[in-house]
Amino acid sequence: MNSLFVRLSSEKNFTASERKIANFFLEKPQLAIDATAEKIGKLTQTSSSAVVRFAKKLGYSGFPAMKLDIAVTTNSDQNNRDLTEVEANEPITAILEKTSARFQTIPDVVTAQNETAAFANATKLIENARHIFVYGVTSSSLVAQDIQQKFTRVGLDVIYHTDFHQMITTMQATANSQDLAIVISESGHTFEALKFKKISLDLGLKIIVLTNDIKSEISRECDITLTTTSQQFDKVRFASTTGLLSQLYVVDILFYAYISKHYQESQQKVEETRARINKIYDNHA
Amino acid sequence: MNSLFVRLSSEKNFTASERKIANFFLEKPQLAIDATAEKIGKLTQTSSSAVVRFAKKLGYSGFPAMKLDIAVTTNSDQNNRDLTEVEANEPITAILEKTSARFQTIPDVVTAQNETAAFANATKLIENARHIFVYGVTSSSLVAQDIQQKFTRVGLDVIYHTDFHQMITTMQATANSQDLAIVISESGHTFEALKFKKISLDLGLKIIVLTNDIKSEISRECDITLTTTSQQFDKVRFASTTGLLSQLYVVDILFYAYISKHYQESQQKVEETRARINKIYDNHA
DNA sequence: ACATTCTTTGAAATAAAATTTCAACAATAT
DNA sequence: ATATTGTTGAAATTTTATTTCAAAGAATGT
Repeated sequence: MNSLFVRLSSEKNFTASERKIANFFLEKPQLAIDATAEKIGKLTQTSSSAVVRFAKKLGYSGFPAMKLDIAVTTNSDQNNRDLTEVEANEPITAILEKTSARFQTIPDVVTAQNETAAFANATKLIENARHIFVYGVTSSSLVAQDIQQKFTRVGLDVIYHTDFHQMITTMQATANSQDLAIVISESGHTFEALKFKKISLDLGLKIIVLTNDIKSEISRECDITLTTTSQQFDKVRFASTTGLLSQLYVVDILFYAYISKHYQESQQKVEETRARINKIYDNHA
Repeated sequence: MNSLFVRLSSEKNFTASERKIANFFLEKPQLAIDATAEKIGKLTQTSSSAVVRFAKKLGYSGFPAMKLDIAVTTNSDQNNRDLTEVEANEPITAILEKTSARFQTIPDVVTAQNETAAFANATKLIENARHIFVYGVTSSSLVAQDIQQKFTRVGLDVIYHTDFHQMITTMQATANSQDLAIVISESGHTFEALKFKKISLDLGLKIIVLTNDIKSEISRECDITLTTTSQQFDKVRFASTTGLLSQLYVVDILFYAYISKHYQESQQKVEETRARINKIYDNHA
């Protein structure tokens, strides 16, 4: 709490009307912010003069200055946002606000749920891997593809196939203990994800798991588990969109962490591939 | 919500005097906080009227309300975050902070760059479409898949093929003017995206475009353009991750907007498909 | 090219809010 | 009891915000 509110509640040298006004600010700061001095005078059974005098007594240049300070103090907590799920027939503005609030919570939740070291360790596994096999279904398939796209672009050897049989076949034929598997499963009990993990274990690969539930079967016997959406969001009635986004957020972290440690090479690779793409299409645009 | 400053810097529909005032707020927010409308009018070579009009245009009840918001935003830590790109050899804590900061800016940027009505109109096109054809390559392909997964799950008829030839073939054979095309292209000049749009135009489909650059060729002759990452982020040396995430954010908005208008049916469809999936795998887990 | 309509703009007028003044009243000291 | 000092809100004043409006400029149609 900021010094203003401390003063308001503990100051003893207030007159009767000053006390009334102080209490009003303490109890209804939100209301005070968009009220005029006169309105506050009425609401506190005092007067606009009393309100202005009070602001000056506290050392402000005037009443508006005090209001500004109250606004800053009470609103500095961004946490008063509406994190409820979208309901039926909401106006588009409400949709925007709710979706934004949910989206912006993701990094905080992810950071809160994982040890910082887990990201550093995962990055080590990535940079030491000969090949990286990555797999997930439905929305987790998008995450797998994102991993493939990003890390391939900076020169790593990332293998992903939509077709599960092909994925398994490729692994069985080419993977060994120098390789890394990244399993993505929101629920933690997707059939294919569990099988993929089992094969990775059998073949002796290092394993990173991305899942919502750290206690789920998928995390067992794995090297690193990175958890994504928090439990509180699991009850959503619809396709959880925070799940996908928080997984992609984790991928971003790993990607930037890798890039930061391999800056020059990564940048060069990206430029080379970009140039190649541009060249191919130059005659057809 | 620190969207104010993002809006001030990225909004393109400002008139000359509005731009002057916006710049003043961006450059000297601290000074603006204890200046009157008239003083700001003088300092920006405009007038008090212009300042008040500007505040109202941004949606505030008046100039004092805007000043209040500026004070709150300026003094919150949310605004003092480091939005620079990740550099070589940064500690993992810095990576986390930068990635988080970047991620949390996305909704503000997207909101600032698009009219609210555009989302509402796009939603209308989606709900009125017989079929929805969606296409994008590389990271935009992930967005296309996300659209397909989400909207298919609530019962809409969404067509996407990775293989461009197959995509085109399917469209040519089955699409007509009752259908909708959603084109995703960060750059706005991807070869396949442009061709996809051309075919959609030829066949008389409605068209929604998701792109970074509203002025790019891809937006021309389309019904709705939704812009994603702002220009200021385009200079990243590596695979832009904000591009993908902000596109997915836009998809989220459209999805929730659709769901909100079709609440019962959507919920039912989601439950039905979830039950079906569970049933299939029950014996194999 | 020209007329017409729509926008943008700041000066001036008006409204609203903040601040000061001041007389009434209350508490305290003498 | 009575001067002294402090507190108070109504009313007057000042400051600030807001609206109105006419002029200038841009965009659009003919």
